[in-house]
Amino acid sequence: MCDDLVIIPKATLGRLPLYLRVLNGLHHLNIQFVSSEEMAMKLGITSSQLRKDLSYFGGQGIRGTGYDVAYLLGKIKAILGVSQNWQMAIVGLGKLGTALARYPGLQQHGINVAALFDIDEAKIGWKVGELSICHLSELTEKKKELGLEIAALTVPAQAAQEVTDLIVEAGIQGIWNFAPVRLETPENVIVQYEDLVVGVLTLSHLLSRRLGKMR
Amino acid sequence: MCDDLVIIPKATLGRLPLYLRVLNGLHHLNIQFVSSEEMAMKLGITSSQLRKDLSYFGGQGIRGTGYDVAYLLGKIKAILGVSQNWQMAIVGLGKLGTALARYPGLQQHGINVAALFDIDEAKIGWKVGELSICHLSELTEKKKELGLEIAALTVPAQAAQEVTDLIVEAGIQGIWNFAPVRLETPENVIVQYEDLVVGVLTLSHLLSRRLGKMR
DNA sequence: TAGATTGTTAATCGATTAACAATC
DNA sequence: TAGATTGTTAATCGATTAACAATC
Repeated sequence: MCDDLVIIPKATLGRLPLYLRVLNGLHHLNIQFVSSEEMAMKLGITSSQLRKDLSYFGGQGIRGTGYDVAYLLGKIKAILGVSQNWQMAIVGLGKLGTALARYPGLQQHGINVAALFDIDEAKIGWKVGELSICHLSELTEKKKELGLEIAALTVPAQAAQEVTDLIVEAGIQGIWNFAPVRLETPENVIVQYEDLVVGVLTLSHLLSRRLGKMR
Repeated sequence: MCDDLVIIPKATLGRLPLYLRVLNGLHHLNIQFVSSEEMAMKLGITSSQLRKDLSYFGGQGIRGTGYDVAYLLGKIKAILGVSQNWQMAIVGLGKLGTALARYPGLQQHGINVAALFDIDEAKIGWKVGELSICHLSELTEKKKELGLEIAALTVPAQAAQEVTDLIVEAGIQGIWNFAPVRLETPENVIVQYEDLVVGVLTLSHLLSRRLGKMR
């Protein structure tokens, strides 16, 4: 409960999910030890950086041998909160919300899609996988019932702030926001922005450099 | 064709899409000038950072007045390659691929979804919006026909490398990869990784700190 | 002119990397 | 012991910020 409170640089934190993935892969192959060099190669980073990152939370490598895959995996899972189970609501069951509801990566990382909400009367009661879509007005009630702690926000941009207010009111403290707008929230609420356009615009920038402006 | 070749720091580049969004908003409201202070507030950054960022490509602000919204918009669009039109293929028409095909943000930023591919025979010929799903074997042909330059890769992780090889072979140089694996590609191919799990794990980390490990 | 706001400097902060002593 | 690989240091690099002269 304590060593988790060491301050880990943001840049390092951003890489931990990638480390987690590689370690998971190695673990499934029943590999016990991995050197920083090997792992860094798979990740396309330097081994120096990897060792430095791991040093922030006591990677516990063995000189001459490498790191214990299972141990490191557990450590990183703990830091990322993956070892806990989080109950997540999806708010807005358009194409994106539906895709998210079925995304297997979530369950694999301890995120349990536990409830679905929309305001479109036509959608209420429909099933996505095992779950029925509820009306957004039931959010507070379901929050208490299911212990919802994360809400994925997949509504149109115009509705995002209004829906956010309801999510906050229901007492949910983590919002995973897919709407391309900045949300106003109280300090105690954490918003993670997920903006697909940023990725593709970065790509288009790099391409336009590479290919030249005239084509 | 030249001033685009100024070197813009990566960190700055990553913020340009956000600037673009805010400027678009202002432009739609018919606002002509905006100060760095105002804009920075909307973005949740410092005005210093914004001015510094804009200075890399000659923001051309007017002292005492601010920046010309329309001018700045055009400038940033040019840098991001948004002012061109890109033809994009979506490879893998699962839930995520389908959601992407219908995502309005793409068209709005100069990315035109021009072709859909899958290998599942059952899906071939189905329509998503205006477009029919083609078999992946037609990729090279369609690439030439439509001038495809970007491929969004939304296939399962196990298939990702194999499909990537086909994309590269077809001569497509930009890959927007949603599969949670590192892709091996020749140097002339640009891969942009889009990993949803990173976002939600960051959130779960922050939450587990906030809420404490025991609940 | 007076007020406002830019563009830029210089200081600070944070992240990356190479290198190597420590040690399994 | 010899070989391998870590953990950490110190140098370097890049990003952010405050401050203010320049100027509209």
